[in-house]
Amino acid sequence: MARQQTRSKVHDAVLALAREKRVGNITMEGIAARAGVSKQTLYRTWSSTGAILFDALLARSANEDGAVVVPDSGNLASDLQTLATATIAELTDPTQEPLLRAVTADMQSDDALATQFRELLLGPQLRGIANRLRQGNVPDPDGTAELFVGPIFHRWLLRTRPFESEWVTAHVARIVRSVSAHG
Amino acid sequence: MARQQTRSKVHDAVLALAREKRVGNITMEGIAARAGVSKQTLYRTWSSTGAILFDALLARSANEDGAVVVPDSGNLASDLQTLATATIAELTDPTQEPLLRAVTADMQSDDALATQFRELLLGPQLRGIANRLRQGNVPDPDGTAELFVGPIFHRWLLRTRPFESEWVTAHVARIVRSVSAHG
DNA sequence: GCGCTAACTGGACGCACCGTCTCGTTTGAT
DNA sequence: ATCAAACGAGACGGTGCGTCCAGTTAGCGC
Repeated sequence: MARQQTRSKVHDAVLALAREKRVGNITMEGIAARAGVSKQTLYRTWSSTGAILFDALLARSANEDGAVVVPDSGNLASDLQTLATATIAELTDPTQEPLLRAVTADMQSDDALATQFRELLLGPQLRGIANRLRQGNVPDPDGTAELFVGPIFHRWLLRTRPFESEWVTAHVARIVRSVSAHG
Repeated sequence: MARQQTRSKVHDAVLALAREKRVGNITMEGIAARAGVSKQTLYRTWSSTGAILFDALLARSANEDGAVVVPDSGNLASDLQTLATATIAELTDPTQEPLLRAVTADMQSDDALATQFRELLLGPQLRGIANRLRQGNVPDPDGTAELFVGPIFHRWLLRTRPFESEWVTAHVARIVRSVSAHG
């Protein structure tokens, strides 16, 4: 496989490119030129620009803990509020947002990429939230985790509305209300 | 603008292409050839393949009522169940799914397309659901509509899991429970 | 240190599409 | 019949694709 130094050069290049131009027109040739690497080297390890972007994203969330940690203070409402705010901050972070959008776009037509994204990033996130809920004795933790995360991603992916802070508060309140209602 | 006959030829061509090949490699030149139309004609009316796909999708949902109608039988639970099933059927319909995925993918980097999609398809859908909820005296109809739709799209867009029928039932139950809980 | 293998650079290849342009033709309303 | 708008056909330079080749480093075993 690729040497570590090569990997880093490619990651740096792709992150730099993502910052300065539309992600849509990031190309293999562009990355190769920017990283000072031959196209051959890129194709040896990655099959598409989407794969490179994802790899860069993954390396980033592995090194500096870019991954959102689920808080557990005992207070469910304030923990969910913190979590929602942190998630939204990550989704709208100027350096991450274009990468995440590009990868989710590629996912729509690339099954392998979709599987990786699901298993390495989304799955752990959902399981982390579900575990926090389970620890708080919330019934149906998996379903509730989806209920919590779903509307946030709906807004982000379909770009229906920006994240007003009042909406975030109301959303958290809805989740809390739904779990405290036990018929 | 384009004549109606031209529009139809282009729509037919793009739908045919979407059926037989990966949506990702639908091209302007391919559409032009298939529709028996010059590239000039395409560029005169549409700016990208994404725009053409969206236009075809819109025409489709305008003609034959492909649009999901919000049911109103008086029974909230069964109406939501019907609505969820219909929405999922539309999202996973073999002829629509690739188109929808292609458009949502393009949306991620095309603001104009995102705006159109939001205002012409997603907005009306959300408003329709919210109105049904409002009519049923559900408090916070807008928020609840997002709570209902969010997790469905989350599964579909991020392809976390298929739509098991038990999940749909459970999801509807969660929504119903959340609205009947008034603190 | 020597040598072998895997990873690399640099560049060339044919090909598909891009987006724009020109020119001549058809269409349909007045 | 007239005339402008919409159209078909096809050529243009340009860009990125994915693959191939030949020659060059880098690192690990002995």
